[in-house]
Amino acid sequence: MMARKKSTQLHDKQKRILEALDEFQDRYGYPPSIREIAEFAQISSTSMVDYYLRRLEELGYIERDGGVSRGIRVVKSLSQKVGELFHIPVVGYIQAGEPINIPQEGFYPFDAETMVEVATSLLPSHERKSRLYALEVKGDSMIDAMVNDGDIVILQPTQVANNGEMVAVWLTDEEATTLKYYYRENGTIRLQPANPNYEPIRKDESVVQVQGKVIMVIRQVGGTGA
Amino acid sequence: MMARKKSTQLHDKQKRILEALDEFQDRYGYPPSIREIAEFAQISSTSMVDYYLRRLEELGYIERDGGVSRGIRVVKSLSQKVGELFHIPVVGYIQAGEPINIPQEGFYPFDAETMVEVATSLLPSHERKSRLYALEVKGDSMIDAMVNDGDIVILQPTQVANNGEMVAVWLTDEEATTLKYYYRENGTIRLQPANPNYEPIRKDESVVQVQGKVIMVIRQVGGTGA
DNA sequence: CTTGACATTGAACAGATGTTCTGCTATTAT
DNA sequence: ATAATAGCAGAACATCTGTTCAATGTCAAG
Repeated sequence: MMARKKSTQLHDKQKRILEALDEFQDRYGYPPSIREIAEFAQISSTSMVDYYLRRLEELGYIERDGGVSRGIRVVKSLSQKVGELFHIPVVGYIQAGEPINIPQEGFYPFDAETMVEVATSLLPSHERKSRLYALEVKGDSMIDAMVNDGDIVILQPTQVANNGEMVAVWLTDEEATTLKYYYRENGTIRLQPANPNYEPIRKDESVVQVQGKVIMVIRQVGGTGA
Repeated sequence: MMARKKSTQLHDKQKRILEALDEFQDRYGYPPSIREIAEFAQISSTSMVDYYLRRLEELGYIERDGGVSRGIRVVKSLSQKVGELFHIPVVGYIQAGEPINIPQEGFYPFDAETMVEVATSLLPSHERKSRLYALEVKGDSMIDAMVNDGDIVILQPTQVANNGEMVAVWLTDEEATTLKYYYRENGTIRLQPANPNYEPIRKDESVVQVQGKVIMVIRQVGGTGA
């Protein structure tokens, strides 16, 4: 029993209203009034705006506080507002001669100074980000992984790695931590440096302990170097 | 000829109003009305709120749009909001054999896909961030700068560099782009690779064109490598 | 004490604003 | 064709809301 297609001008006007809400809020710092929406979205009567606002509220795009001027919140923004930040604790250092030391799994000091803020848009969306942690690289030992002194490495804790993933491993025979690409090849593990000028090393799987998967490397260039 | 200390209840009320503005905006998604501020900040008359709002506007804490309901913007927030993001356009690629090509200075396509989001806390605060741009590294040619294929390099455009800064330079004699630490040494330029296993190169300053200063390098490790 | 600037109150007014109602038009199912 | 429903316009109304004003209180300096 529907009359007109629900997607001719309707969708268009809804979209225009949502854009108006976004843009007005952005420009003035507060939501528009009904009449201002009408002007922005080129809708000629206030009742029409109200009409579509009700619809948008039903669809879950916005929330309204009845009777309150400019009482509109955009819940589901049209322009997917890129801008989520994620705080990752820098829990320590990573260097060749020492195993990775993750203090107090899941409970870190919440200082701003020991946090790295990373935009969620740069993180793999499918991962559960809650347990990520970061390490600061100390020394030149990770140089064959193209990772330098002072770089920040963001890791996802895991004991198992898939082929082709960059992992932080602890080699029990050498008592050393290193960053390498991981390849399991019939019984042995091939650890491939990121820098193609370096040769891969092969280890028996019994001496390779995967500490975590490298998600990202951040290098802040201060101005001192070499 | 001043009467009362300007910092007894005044400061307190101003602070309460600013807090009310912040909290209300946070809770409802739009600024409070005068009367709602009065309630939040425990001020008993609307004229008092207006009185202090004028003062706060003079002091540059807020901006008001006269005659507009809820027409208040908080400019200088009391609680410094940690979590600012900065959008940097990825304007192209950087590779050995081609000069850096910055299209349309200051006017980039505003696609979300060609943007890198970086937390302002990771950027040097003193820089004017407005003109930063990012390039994606193509090929292995930057490997002696510890920069790999696929890495994102964030640059600040400049023609002059200081000693010790990592810069992107165009070498006119070789027709090549490269990333190196920059040192001016009595007439010649020493370009020092970030990787200490590589040797520095020396060039006459006439063939070295500084394209930009490297601010940050971001490597997103997808899972494929080597 | 007097003065003057700041602080405060309460009320009133004008305009902004959300809401509703009536009526009209266009489109589509039957 | 005809009815039903969605889309639309304009006006009217009640209330929300910013603004102003007159009166009073408070406090410190002269």
